[in-house]
Amino acid sequence: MIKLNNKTYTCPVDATLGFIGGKWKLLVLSYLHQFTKKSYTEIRDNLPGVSEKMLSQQLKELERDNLIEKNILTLKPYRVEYILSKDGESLAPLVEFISKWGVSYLKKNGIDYLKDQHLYK
Amino acid sequence: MIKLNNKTYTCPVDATLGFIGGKWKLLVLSYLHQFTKKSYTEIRDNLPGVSEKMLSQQLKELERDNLIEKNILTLKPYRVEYILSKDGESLAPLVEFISKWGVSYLKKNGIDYLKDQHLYK
DNA sequence: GCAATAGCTTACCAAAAAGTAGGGTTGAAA
DNA sequence: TTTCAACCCTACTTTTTGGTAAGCTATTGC
Repeated sequence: MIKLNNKTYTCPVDATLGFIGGKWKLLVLSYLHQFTKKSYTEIRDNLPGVSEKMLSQQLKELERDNLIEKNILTLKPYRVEYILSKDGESLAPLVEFISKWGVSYLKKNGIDYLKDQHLYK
Repeated sequence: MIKLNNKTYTCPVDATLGFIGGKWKLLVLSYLHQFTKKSYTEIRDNLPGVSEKMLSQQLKELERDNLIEKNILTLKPYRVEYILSKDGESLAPLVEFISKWGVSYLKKNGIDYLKDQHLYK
């Protein structure tokens, strides 16, 4: 068993899953991968069904694990932006693969996501 | 929202996660990716901490989703082998990426998995 | 002045995922 | 003939995860 930060993993795959598992994490990473920098509200509105609680939780964990960074733009009206960190960017091939694999899988099942994307909003 | 098999997904990434999410699935796929064909017991013994319940559940789902195949070798003494299906094999780049990313991440944290692999059994 | 928007947090509750413990068949080995 | 190993399944409980709803600060727009 591999021990890291009070958690145990059976192998490197298991360890990686510890960071990118979680219902919304890859979706957030994917979104930031596409659009570079986004505010809290933009991320929220792009993830249909996410609750405020879940979102801020996941954002915090992603930040803690150094996959994203949070820039505080202004304090007086409190405004922020989230961007991928270097480690987060290193996951780009993963995010892209998962997305493409999904598109391909959906296509096999009669759903042309790229073409009909506007329908799935 | 994308609808498929009575489940809804927000995007292709979400859909993919529906198949490879779950605590043990990528670990099973990773193991089969490394060793091509394996029996139930071999898989079980390679996943420290997995319960029989979890294992058979995940194997069933992977089979249902056409990511692995189960060959019944003999019936009288009931013996089987599990192998990756074509769709399962198409996930190879994913599995490898996740593994390498994990190794690299661990290394940054002072754990040389490849070198010390024998210690983590 | 009052509502609305951004950006959260917290308490509480429900649902889903995972763990525990046991059972059960078949057949080969001791 | 007792035991062991492969290959599971099922009922029950616990843990984890996720959802709901409310609240809080601060600023901008009407």
